[in-house]
Amino acid sequence: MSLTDKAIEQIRELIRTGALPPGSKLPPEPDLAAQLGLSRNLAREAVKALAVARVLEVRRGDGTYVTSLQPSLLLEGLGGAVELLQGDSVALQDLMEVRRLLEPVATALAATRISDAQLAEVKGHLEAMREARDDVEQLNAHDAAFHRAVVSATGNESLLTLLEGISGRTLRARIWRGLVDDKAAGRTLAEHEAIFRALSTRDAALSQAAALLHVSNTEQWLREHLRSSEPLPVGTTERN
Amino acid sequence: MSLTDKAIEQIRELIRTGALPPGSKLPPEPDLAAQLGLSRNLAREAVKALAVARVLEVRRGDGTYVTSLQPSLLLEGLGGAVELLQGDSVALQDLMEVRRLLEPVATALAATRISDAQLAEVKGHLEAMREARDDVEQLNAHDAAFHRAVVSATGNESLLTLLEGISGRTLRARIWRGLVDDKAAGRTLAEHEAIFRALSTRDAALSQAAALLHVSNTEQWLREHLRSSEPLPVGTTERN
DNA sequence: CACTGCAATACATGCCATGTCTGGTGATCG
DNA sequence: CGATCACCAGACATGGCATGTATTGCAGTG
Repeated sequence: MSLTDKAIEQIRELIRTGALPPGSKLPPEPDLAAQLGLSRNLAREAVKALAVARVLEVRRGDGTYVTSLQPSLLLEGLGGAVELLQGDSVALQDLMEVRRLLEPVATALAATRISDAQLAEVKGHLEAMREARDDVEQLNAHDAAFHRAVVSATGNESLLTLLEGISGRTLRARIWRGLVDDKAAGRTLAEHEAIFRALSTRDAALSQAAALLHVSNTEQWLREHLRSSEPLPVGTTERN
Repeated sequence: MSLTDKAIEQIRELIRTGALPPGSKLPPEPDLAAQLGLSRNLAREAVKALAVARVLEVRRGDGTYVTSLQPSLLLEGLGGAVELLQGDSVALQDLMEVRRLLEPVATALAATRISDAQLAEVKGHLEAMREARDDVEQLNAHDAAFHRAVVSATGNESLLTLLEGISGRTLRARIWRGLVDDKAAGRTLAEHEAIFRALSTRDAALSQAAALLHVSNTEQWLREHLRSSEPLPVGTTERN
């Protein structure tokens, strides 16, 4: 185990035990290095690794601080991880299966908690999708926002971040492109409407069923296109 | 955005686009630094950050390689993230809620796929728990193995890693200590037996119900003890 | 002659020390 | 009250030495 790894462990321990509470400031690099018993260089490596993991935040010219350690921050890196395992069809289908398991129950929970304002937001994205018929970019954006709004209504930040992470921006974009090409956008839109109607009546079971139908159809579509079409187009989507 | 961050992005892009497939070797540090247009120090920081995220693997004296990029590897860091947000009771309850949503459906799925051999393994851990009545350490270990075996029967690696991650080793240990103190170990054991019996008959609905009951009871226990007892004992559990 | 064992070597990362540069903050002065 | 400047933080570069690993080549042996 390298000294850098030990340093990372030490800092993590300090945070875990509460010696470094969220928002607190770390010593300057030279002092930190001295405390950890290593050179500035390795201290920087450790800090950088934890900063990438959203555990620390370095403000240039000011200092290094512990982040808020909110679940939404810590679990955020999950999305980045998902982006890397594209191309492995097995892994993609596994993730879709997780989404098929989790999103319906999350939607059911949302049905029991959603407020009128949140319902209105969901409706807004639904209508935006309806109007953006052939604009893949817009469709994708409002689709993502639709699901985000639904899951967000559970009030569970961790749940939201997890689901957002496993959904995967790039994957979703690819699916929508394919759906439009297949003229299947209409059916997908209808599925969203079903989810919204179920949420409107606060019917948990119905919401769950509608969500399952939707995710399941998407999963089915993905499975077929992973089998038949080209191995996998990668890097053809630009970032936001 | 710092040069190190750019370097991390560049390497990630190379991996994402397939220019650096899993298992491939990166150039030596000096060459890599030259290619990225920065000093060896910053190249090391970038590599270290990606190594911590299990995207790269550095073998001293040999070279730096891209890992297998298996979901189980990439999502592994999630467990480490969860350990850090202890003490924030809201975040803990949110995570328990996710587990309450996900584990029952995962168990139901497992019921439809579990093999006789896997069933035997589950049974083994159940009996081990029964015999280890008052040994918190043993109870905890076999409890974790029990759930791991169940979810593992789904054949979905990503699902397994996610659930293991959000369960949290340290949290589970704390709960078991409390359960034994409350003389509630017997009831918890009975819940595990119910899950096993349901799995034995390959009854998905029953398995789901049994798992929900179990996780829900655990969640309830945690909620009460987060409210009443001391703020939170931290750092009182040794690592494995 | 082919093969095995080992030692020397080349090359990889690990780690350190020290320097300059640049941005941010806060005090100071008009 | 606002502009300015000094200081302190991290950002980045360079060069060197330490140490671990894989490979190469040679010796000895079947």
